[in-house]
Amino acid sequence: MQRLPLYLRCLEDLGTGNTRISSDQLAEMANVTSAKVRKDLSFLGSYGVRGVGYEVEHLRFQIEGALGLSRDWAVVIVGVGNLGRALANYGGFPNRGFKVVGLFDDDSAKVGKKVAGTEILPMRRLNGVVKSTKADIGVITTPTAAAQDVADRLANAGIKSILNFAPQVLKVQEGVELRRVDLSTELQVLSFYLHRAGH
Amino acid sequence: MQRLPLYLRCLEDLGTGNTRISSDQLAEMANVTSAKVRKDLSFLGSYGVRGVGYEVEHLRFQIEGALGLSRDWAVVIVGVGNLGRALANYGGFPNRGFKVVGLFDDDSAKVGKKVAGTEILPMRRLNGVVKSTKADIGVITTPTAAAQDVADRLANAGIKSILNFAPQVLKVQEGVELRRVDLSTELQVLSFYLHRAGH
DNA sequence: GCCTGTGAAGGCATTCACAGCA
DNA sequence: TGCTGTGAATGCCTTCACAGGC
Repeated sequence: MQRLPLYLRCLEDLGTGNTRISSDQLAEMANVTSAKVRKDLSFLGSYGVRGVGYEVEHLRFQIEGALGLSRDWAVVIVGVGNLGRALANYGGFPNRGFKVVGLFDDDSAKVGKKVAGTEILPMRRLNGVVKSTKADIGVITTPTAAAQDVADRLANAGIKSILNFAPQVLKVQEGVELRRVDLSTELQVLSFYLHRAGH
Repeated sequence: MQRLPLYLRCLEDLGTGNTRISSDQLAEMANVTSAKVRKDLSFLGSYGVRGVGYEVEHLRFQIEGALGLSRDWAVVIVGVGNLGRALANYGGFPNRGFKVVGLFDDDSAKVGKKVAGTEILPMRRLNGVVKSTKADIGVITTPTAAAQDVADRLANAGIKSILNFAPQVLKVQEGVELRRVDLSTELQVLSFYLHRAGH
């Protein structure tokens, strides 16, 4: 399942040139094996045609459906530092079904300013905005020390999915989906391979 | 192995209070099972004491050794947008063995400016800086369109590890380790779970 | 008694290989 | 002939359970 977004990106990169694609071609683009592609796609149902391949548009539609991208998701971002700004400005979100409906930061120098057309609000407005916009996903881009408190507040406001960029392992109540992106971790994994390769 | 950085972070968060830790405690902190912790740590050698637990400092030292963090790694960042700035300013790097030795961007409005004490250089300087600093890791935070070209240039300059934040699947020659962090992918995975949970 | 280290069992993901259909 | 769909085989990771030391 983790690979469906990858396939989706490859299909998007394909442009309007090709109307069909084989598992071999898609595997080559995604840097995986063709057997993997076929197994993965067969979970969505049998949309390929033997001897021919997959219809690009139809496949995109099916993957988007499986990922729940056929509707829009409302996203709030907490912490408007460089990383928060990068996410708010990220062009990839709007046309992939993610809409930033709230930006929050308790730095009074930031409150009231706009980023990517959205006004930065103080944290006390979080609960209200989450409820009125029915926000689905919360993104944490605060400093480490604030992250757990923010996670609690998001959960209390009714958010069911949290993406955490702060370098801190968070606890959330059951029923709240939590993902973590840790920049240090990524570099440490690279370090491991470099080390192992003898560099 | 992917979990070693996680354990390391937990140990760091522990502060100076505890000198020993059990697999149960560490599992609780890291949100994994204690059997996993023990299996993972036993790969490093048998550093635990039955009936007691693991010595925190010693364990940190061993994990750092396994991850290759006992030396410093030199990092260059290409693309100084919000994300590039966020990484350059990221406080977690210096004290974890990662040193930013170069910032590159071809935007003439940025070249010559400093971020976190490092001057932004034009792309034509990349090759020279990578070689003179013996840089190990390249981070790509450019727009999508430039990413593949940057990856090629990094590889040609001798970089053996690339961390790619651009939403683009890259091709690199064999022997170059490539990791990818895709913000859209992360949100799409959350979308999948929300969708599946019936939201 | 407590907690690690680790065989054994179980489950999940990947790969193989080929039947089946256009 | 070409490429998908899929059982079967393989390998890997996780979990269980407990023997072994402190």
